[in-house]
Amino acid sequence: MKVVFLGTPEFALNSLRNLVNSKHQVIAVVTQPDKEAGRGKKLIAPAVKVFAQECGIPVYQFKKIGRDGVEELKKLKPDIMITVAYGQLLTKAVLEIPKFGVINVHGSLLPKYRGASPIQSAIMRGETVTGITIMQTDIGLDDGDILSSETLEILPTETAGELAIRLSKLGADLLLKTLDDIQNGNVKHTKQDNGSATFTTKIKKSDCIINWNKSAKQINSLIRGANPDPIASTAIGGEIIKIYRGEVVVPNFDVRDFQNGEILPSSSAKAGIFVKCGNNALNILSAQLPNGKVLTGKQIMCGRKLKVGDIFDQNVRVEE
RNA sequence: CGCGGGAUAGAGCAGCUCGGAAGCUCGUCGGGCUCAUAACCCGAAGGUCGCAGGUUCAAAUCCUGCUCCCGCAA
Repeated sequence: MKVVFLGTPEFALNSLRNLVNSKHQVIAVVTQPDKEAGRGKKLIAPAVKVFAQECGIPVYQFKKIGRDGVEELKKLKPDIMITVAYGQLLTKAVLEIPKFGVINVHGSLLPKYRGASPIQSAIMRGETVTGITIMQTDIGLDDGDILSSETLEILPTETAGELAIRLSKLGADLLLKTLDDIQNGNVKHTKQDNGSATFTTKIKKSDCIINWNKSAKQINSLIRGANPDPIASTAIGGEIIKIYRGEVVVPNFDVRDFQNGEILPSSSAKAGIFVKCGNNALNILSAQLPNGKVLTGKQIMCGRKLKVGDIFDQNVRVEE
């Protein structure tokens, strides 16, 4: 089939790569415009664009696809269009271009976790299972018919970034199978149960501020879901500290005299940083002080910027 | 020219404002204590203080240039 692929970040790469190596023909790639990034404010191209150019596939970067892209896409006469983390909503005019319509690879088991951050949100809410759903894109938000799906277990210490890599591979494989089914007319459309749908929005920094009154397990879920972006944060004396990785520990001494968010006396350069939470304690395995690199908890205790008895702020403000 | 921080022993930091013998925690090595230990005690090794100039009797510290690293913002 003649495929137009729409996708932007790393997550979409496996799917595109699978398509390029398949019997299907990727006639064009659509991705988000380059954006300013990095220290010098240089223009950075999306991962998908870089790969497409290496493969010699034409790349389109519409500012608004429904406004700028319709005529161009029509000329390509695609049989199907595939979106994987593209980043723009499609309009009816776009959806009607290909013969087989548009299908989307989504990083959750729909109808749960519709929207922008299915992977991060699933981890943050403590889920132990998620998956990939391939659906027929419709005008609504991730509410089209399910064409196929596959489940994947979330590992106990897994971060959103790590899970995304595994889901990306799973999605890429499922995509090819589903594409074959579509071509052979074997695909079955299943309506989503809108009643049990849940929604996610883009994760903001302010969603990732640690509330030390919560249980260590809940806090660690937040940390895992927020890694690698935007990273969970707390603060001390108004200085933001980013927590990359943690681990739930059960203190072996009476912890009632300490406040939530306090660095416990068992912390040391040899042992690490233990912080009292609403329930149990969190061992900070990896964190980043202002202007600093990401360090292990032990390294931070060596430098003595954090000390036993320090208490993390409960009210933290971050700029969005 | 978006804003800012930094480069000191293998790691993480202090010292720089107010020039005048290189320090802390961890690690490493040796010894001790212990049934034992990631615990504790004693000792040792390990640094052209990023590079190049300048000022000075004297520079990690002041001045100039360079290189590299990082944070924020997007």
